[in-house]
Amino acid sequence: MSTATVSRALSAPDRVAEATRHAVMAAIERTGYRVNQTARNLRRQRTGAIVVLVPNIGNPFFSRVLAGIEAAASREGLNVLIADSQQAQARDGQLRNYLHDNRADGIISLDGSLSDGFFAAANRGRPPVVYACEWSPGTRLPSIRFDNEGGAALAVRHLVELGHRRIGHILGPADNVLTHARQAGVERALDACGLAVRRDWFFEGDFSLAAGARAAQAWLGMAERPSAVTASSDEMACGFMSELHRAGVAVPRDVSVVGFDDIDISERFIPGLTTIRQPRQEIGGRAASVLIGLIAGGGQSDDGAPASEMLPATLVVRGSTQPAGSMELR
Amino acid sequence: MSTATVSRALSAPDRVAEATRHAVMAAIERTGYRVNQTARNLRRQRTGAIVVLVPNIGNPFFSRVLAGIEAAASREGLNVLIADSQQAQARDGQLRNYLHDNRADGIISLDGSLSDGFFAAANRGRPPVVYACEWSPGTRLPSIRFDNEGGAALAVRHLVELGHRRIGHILGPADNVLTHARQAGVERALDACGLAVRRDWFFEGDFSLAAGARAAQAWLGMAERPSAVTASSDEMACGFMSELHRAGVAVPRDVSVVGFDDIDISERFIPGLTTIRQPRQEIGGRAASVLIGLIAGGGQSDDGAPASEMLPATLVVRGSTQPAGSMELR
DNA sequence: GGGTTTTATGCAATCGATTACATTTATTTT
DNA sequence: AAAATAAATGTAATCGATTGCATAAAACCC
Repeated sequence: MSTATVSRALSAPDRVAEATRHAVMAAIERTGYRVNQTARNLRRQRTGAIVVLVPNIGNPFFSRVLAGIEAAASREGLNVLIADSQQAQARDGQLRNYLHDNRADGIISLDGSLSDGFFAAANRGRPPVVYACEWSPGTRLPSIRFDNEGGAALAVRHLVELGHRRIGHILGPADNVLTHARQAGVERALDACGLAVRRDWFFEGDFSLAAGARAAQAWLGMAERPSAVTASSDEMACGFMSELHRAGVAVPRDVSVVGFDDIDISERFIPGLTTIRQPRQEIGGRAASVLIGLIAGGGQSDDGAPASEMLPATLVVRGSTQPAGSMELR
Repeated sequence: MSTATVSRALSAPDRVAEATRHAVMAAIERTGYRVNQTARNLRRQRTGAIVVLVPNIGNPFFSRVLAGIEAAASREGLNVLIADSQQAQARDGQLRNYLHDNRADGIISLDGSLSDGFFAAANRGRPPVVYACEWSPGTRLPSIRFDNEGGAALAVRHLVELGHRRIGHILGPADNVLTHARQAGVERALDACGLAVRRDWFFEGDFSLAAGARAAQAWLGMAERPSAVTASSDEMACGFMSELHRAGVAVPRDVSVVGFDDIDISERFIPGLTTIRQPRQEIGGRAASVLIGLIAGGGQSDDGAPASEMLPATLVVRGSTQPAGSMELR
């Protein structure tokens, strides 16, 4: 029996006689044969893998997104390769190694600081690239986004409805696209509610617990304090509340706090954190699905338009927000 | 110029004349040539990748371990493939696909429920396997472990030194090797301190926040309550404290709590969580290093003994523990 | 039963690199 | 300068599967 027949018995069972097929299967069973993926991939001109560029693998925010990607990819028999985009970029051009189409059949970038142009330089559309969570401003590549602006606006409106009129915001890292979107949402909502945008109530941050704690210190040092604060991430919101607690300031009695993301701990923080829920696993899953479509479709998005999606924001109300004190209500 | 010369210019620069080498490099620069990894791997009989079997990718505990693995692996030019061992196992034999040596040059299992025998059946020592964090009881494969028993004992001794004599423990999942090690550590330390091991003070759990909350409910319902509780994970400790807070019970005033892991939030929880620090990134890094050694060494551990390691436990004291009340001190 | 169509199998090229061996070219030695 | 040695390059086989084309075998038709 020739190797060709074996190959067909495996990848096109109906192009082979039933008896032969059974013989092949029996032999495979007996010898423990497994197809050599490397050889198959070489011949088929694909790699059977997608690479996920993660700004920082250690950041637990991404693990849920990754789980969604992995689930969708493995359903299609695709391997998931992870690469730390910040680290790889630091080590001279190591990141470029991942972008070429002999490494992966597709790329999901969770890192918005990697631009369109960066990918284009390395790959001219092959392999296809999809952004998830983050994206590069003005990109023409498909992206799966969360409604960051709408989410931030929801947070502000919730506080306004509780009677708050002095509302602050803890920003994410300055160069991050999510930071800008969420800040824009906050400003738009403040504006829509007829409240002034007070620059001194925008605290610098970087999504981390420590940044939230620093914002708390800034808040404590203020003569005129916001009565409510929205944070651009749950981690910062928790860091903020934690540091305030150490200073004897109680949330929500003395200040209301809204987070962003709805990470696992938020429900169980003390107090429970009111926040904007981001379906991280779903974002990952959708990104993988879109990418798989692009891979199958030869990289052309069938209708010309990139298959981008925006997932809606929802507010989860917990214990960290309460109606503004009488001073606010005037 | 032949392809052989090009190949040598790249992988053995000193076997080629300097002029030719420069010509090759120039041509590469000009044409944007990249070696086809698939072809190289086929010829070299390797894959250039290691696979990490993660029980649950969405669990943020593992993301740090993964970061350590990725850093060490990418330093060696190895790709990191992630696979969800629970999911892959659920979908019939899909997990076996990852174990063969035409998929990966090595395997790191973070899943102790995958046994020696399971790996042996699929691979007869090729590719090499290393356990990290978890391991299979009685395994002869190398493993990078944390001193779970010692850590749990540290936690208990800390409480005893504070004067606690009624000490409970929230268990991890029943079939988990870490659960057993930590439980053994608790029992050993109680014993060494002359305290009785009270089975009714061992709460069932599964490492999750929700399990901690359930343990809190159980604690609340007890006639005779432990004055201090050690949890087999920080998540459970946080869930425990959170649920107690909702019931109006204060930590550490009414009960002291010690966690296990030192995840990011522990420092900033309210109160800060006293816990056993586990250097997750380092565990991952060491596991990758050991695995890389095995890959290079042809799978033979040079001295016969598997290159296992155990990392020492350290106690981090924060606000969730305080001296026992006078009732305890008698 | 002979011719025609359909189905099943084999042959051999191919994917893109690596490498043992052969050959050519350069360098050293006497 | 010829011989001996060393260095550089080329030739061609190889890794293990896939697949276009050719051929053989079976099924069908009148």
